[in-house]
Amino acid sequence: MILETIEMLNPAQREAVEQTEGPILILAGAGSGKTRVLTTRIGYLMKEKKVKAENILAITFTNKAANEMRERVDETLNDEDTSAMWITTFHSCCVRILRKSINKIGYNRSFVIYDSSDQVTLVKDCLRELNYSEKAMDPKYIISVISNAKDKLINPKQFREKYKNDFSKSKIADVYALYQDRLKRNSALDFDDLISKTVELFREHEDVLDFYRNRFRYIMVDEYQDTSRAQYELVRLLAQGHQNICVVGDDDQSIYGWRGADIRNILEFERDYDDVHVIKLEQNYRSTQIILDAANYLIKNNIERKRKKLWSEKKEGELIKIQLAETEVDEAEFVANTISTMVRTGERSYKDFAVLYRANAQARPVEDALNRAQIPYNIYGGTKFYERKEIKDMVAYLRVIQNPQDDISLKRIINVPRRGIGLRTIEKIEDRASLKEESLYSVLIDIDGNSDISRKAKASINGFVDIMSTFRSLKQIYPASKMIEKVMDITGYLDELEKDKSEESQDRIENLKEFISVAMEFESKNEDTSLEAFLTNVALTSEPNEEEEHADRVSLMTIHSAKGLEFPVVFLTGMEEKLFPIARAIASMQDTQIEEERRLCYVGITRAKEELFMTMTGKRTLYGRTNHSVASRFIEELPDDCVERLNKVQKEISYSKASYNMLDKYTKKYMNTVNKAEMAKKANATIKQKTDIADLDNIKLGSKIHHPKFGTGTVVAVKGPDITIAFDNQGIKTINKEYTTIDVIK
DNA sequence: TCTGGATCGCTTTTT
DNA sequence: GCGATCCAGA
Repeated sequence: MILETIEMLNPAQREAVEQTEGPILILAGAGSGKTRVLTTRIGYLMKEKKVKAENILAITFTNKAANEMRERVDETLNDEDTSAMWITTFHSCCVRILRKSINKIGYNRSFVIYDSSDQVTLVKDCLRELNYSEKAMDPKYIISVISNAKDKLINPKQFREKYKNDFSKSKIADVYALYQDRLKRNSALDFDDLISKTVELFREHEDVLDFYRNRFRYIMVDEYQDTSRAQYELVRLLAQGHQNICVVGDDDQSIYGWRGADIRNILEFERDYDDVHVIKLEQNYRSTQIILDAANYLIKNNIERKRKKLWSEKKEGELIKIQLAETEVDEAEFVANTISTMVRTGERSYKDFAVLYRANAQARPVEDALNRAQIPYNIYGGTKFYERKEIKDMVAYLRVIQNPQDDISLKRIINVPRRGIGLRTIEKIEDRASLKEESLYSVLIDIDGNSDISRKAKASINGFVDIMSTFRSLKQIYPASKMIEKVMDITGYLDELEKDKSEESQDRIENLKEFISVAMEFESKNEDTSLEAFLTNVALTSEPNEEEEHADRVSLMTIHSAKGLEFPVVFLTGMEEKLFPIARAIASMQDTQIEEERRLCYVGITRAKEELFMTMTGKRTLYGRTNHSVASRFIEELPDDCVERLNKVQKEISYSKASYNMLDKYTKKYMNTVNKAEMAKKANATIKQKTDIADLDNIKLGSKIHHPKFGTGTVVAVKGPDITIAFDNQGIKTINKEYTTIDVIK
């Protein structure tokens, strides 16, 4: 069975499956069948190499990917028990490890997990405690700095040391230290902690690390280009020793740099491990050759990448169609009309189409047009189930029941529904708690001994403590679903919603019912049905169950969320400078940011199997302002023979200058904050990095060359088919000789 | 404690 | 253009 499956693979895929020992880097281009390779590899390990399920660890980024992989592994290994195999996300993997041993680094094993809004609340509390004003220090910014530090495994102490000469960063260091302290006191971890605390645990307790090293003899990491430094280190620690580490990724699809993904992890894998096998999966099973040509041609404009060239056995296919519309309304109408026509003629059904955009704000006019044309659609993004107020309230109750030390959750629900415990009272409780270095809940328990709180407030507090302790004893006998019901009932939360006949309240009741059934489903599917397990599941999930995937509807989503998906027909909308690439990336004047935008465009293009439309407007109203549009540089970067311009899309050649002049006040202001020194450093780093020199044909180091687009320049590095050239006027670029004709100047 | 008007700010998002 | 958030005042 498994050998037959392997027979069907192409040589590169096959090598990736059969090379089971030692470090392997699989560079898997878009649509090259990497999930298939990974699942077959796991099957091969078990069937042919007789590796036990429990010795295999497969890590993904999303629950969706993990579930999908588990399903497909079970399909491949229909008669084997794979339950001991860990196929999980980074975060679940770490939670599992931490729940077992985090007490060794001084945390409570029944910690709760804080999401981003809990982080905001906690940082605001910290700011207040430090007497720093929220105005001067934006909590969201502080969180991003802290999160960044954690991704790089920089703890508060190291952070303070690192920025001791930087005034504003020193202030953030204070917040970071307090924040971390408060998390610990609340028995809480944030998402970043899940990773960094696991690394800390491994570093400080060799016995724990040894245990897992021994257990996970074969490690596979999917979407390796999205790993952060902390995740990288985690994997490195586990793989050290046996070195059976297989990472799969595509540097060209790295689009999460802004949330800590460090592209160096993939670019430097070969340096970090010894005797790395590099396997490139370049055969694409998804798209037509035209689409792949366009994608290849576009992405070669990026300097920092591993060379790959996708090819397909599929025929050439349809040209990429570019449409210029007058406004975003016309653009949306064009999309709707095209879909309508193709469905009417029976060529396509609705589910064959995806409308992709750079920013969620672009969805509105598309929705309107689809509604007018009565086209069914699904829109992805927007408020998540677990972010809804009523759900967060319930979760907060459950958390406090589970872990009374959780001050953040306690404050959320202490007066919800209203029970006469106002801000003043809470402040007094907080003061007392911080004085005694105790949790809020322990102050509440003996509130009677507190002199400066009114009798009325004390009565309310005692009432609250009473119901909470009732819940805590009910927890012993009831599963989570029943607990939610009890909380809704006993606290009067449901009553209050039912009294209010507004549509909003009715929706909330519906959502709470949904939440109960989510809990029931969880209980029927899992062995561990404890409240703690349920809360962990909730924290690590954004949507409870993805249904309706097979409905015949058009999909609307950002390009980011389309990653990993494919559609017969794709519309890439808003192909305009300042929208795509987004204004901030242009304004930053940093190549890395434009390159990430370009990769995003690459991801968008490679979602299409058969037909690709790109649309842009002449003028666009966004965020209440109307601006003239300039064609995206990414349109200009496509090869002419892959493209058909449906109407007169003007060829804007001087896009960079034009768009710079058109930058609005907001962008220019942002631009001023860009650190010039950093840019210079970046330029130097690029030169230094390319020192691997090979003498190839007549182009060598120091050669003067002429490029049709970028003019004259000097070769500063040669690596395989790539040559890096310092152009006289266009800066440094790496170019693949296979794509461009370059003249050598004597 | 609640309210309504002013003000802000605005890319992407999973865990 | 629009929603979230803030803050003054009842």
